[in-house]
Amino acid sequence: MPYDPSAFPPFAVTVDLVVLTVRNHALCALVVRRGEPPFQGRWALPGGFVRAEEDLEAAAARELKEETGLRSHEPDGSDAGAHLEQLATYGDPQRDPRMRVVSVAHLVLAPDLPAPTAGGDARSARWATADSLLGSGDGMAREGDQAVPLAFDHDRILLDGVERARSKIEYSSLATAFCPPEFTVGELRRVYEAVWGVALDPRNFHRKVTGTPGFLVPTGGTTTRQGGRPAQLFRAGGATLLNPPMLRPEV
Amino acid sequence: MPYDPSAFPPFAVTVDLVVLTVRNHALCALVVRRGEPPFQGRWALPGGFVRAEEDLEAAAARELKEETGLRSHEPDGSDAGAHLEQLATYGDPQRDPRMRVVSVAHLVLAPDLPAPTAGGDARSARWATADSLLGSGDGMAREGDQAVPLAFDHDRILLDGVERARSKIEYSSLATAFCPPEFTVGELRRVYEAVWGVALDPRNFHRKVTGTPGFLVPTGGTTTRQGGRPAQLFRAGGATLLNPPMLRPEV
DNA sequence: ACTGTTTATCGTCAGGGAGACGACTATGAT
DNA sequence: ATCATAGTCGTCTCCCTGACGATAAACAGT
Repeated sequence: MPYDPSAFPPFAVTVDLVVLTVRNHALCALVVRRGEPPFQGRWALPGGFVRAEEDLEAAAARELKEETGLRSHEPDGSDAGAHLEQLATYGDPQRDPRMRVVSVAHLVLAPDLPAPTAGGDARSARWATADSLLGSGDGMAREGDQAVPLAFDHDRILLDGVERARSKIEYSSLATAFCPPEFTVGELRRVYEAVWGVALDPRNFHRKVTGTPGFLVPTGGTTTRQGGRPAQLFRAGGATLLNPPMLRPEV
Repeated sequence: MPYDPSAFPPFAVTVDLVVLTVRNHALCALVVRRGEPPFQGRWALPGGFVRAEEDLEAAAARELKEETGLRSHEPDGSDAGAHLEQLATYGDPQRDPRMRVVSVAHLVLAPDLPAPTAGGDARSARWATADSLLGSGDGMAREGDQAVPLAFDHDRILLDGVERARSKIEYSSLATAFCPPEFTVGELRRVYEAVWGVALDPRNFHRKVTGTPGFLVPTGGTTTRQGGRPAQLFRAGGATLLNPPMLRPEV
């Protein structure tokens, strides 16, 4: 079946964003309220059409900036900005009732932001805990502030994004993407604890991260912003892969 | 930027397949020769348009069957058939000189096949070693039977697929997808050795795979098809994740 | 100033897994 | 019979991890 540019089914291509951060010791995702049908009034992942001459990653970065004001930092070394990577593509013929839409979902990991919707457009946007959006993962009905599923297949996309984040911080230094440019070992540990939903031993965690070459580089400064004894400040080192990986406690 | 079904850029959506197998102790990929421009006469990954009412995975499974006669086995438990999973999506505006094409690449892992093009259509198709297609990965010019890059951005797609396979057999039982339904520990070890391009200690490998619960289940039979002492035959167990993972030797 | 609380950081110890190899077994080929 | 080829079982050591004690340095309250 060779390419035939004169006869192909018409598709719309969009990008959807799973924007994750850690707030109040909980993994949170950015959701926006839909202003028009279908799914009017329901919460959904931010996203939009890919433009005619726009790369997929560029479209994701543009939507991210439009919705949150966040800059994504390309892997060219610039530090400020959020981590952005392609997640997966969703193309069920029925996923949008109006037309055939293929959505290339992207995953964004960002440090905690002061303003939930800084730089966003007119639509209401907010952070919601992943647990509340995903119904706590135990099949129970959702509780609290979020009672209904997300629009379209965004529940599935969010779940895939959360799973990707949970597994990827095991073997990469990606957890630092949730931290400010300078952070303490304890702050990094709280990121792991929030994303995995478990408690980690502070002493073993400290040994592990400071003993992995290239993971953390000390900046020389200290901080007491978490209370207690002053803690050393670190920046993310050059290493992207963690070998051996950080082990996620079972059950 | 809410959905606007009345005004969206027109896209074509295709699926491309990275079909990998292990032949002669080497990782091989399926390539087909293009019969028409652009890139006429060049080798490319198999693939084609997604139909108007067709799911992405269904399109990948259909193309796979058209090109190789292989059935992909859905995760519904049926055993025969190749493993199929979504790989990534490629949408550079310039990746196809004729029009805007977004391609959802899929990764297929198959046991060694008797006929390279069984069930394929009229186009010529063949297996080529990943090394020859990717230029040995050391920046050297390609040698042997394959001297030119693949069409479009298929070099990049193939590289991503090979990387996915190499990393995924570390922490999953996916290497069994390269094996026939019944296989020996030594055959499984040769899969790892071919995919990773390293030599593994037979004794430690044997201890590792037979000691991981749920990875292998003995069928009771034995075989001498590899020569030497008869080896126990196994089937893939129910476990999909390997914990702890199989460690890839460094360097 | 003293005490309790909180967080950070260093140390110790036991158990498990992996790498390095030795040894033995069971086939087919010469 | 002998050799070559694979497969399988053991052993030993090292390193990493989990469990957990102990110390250090800040702040809050009295």
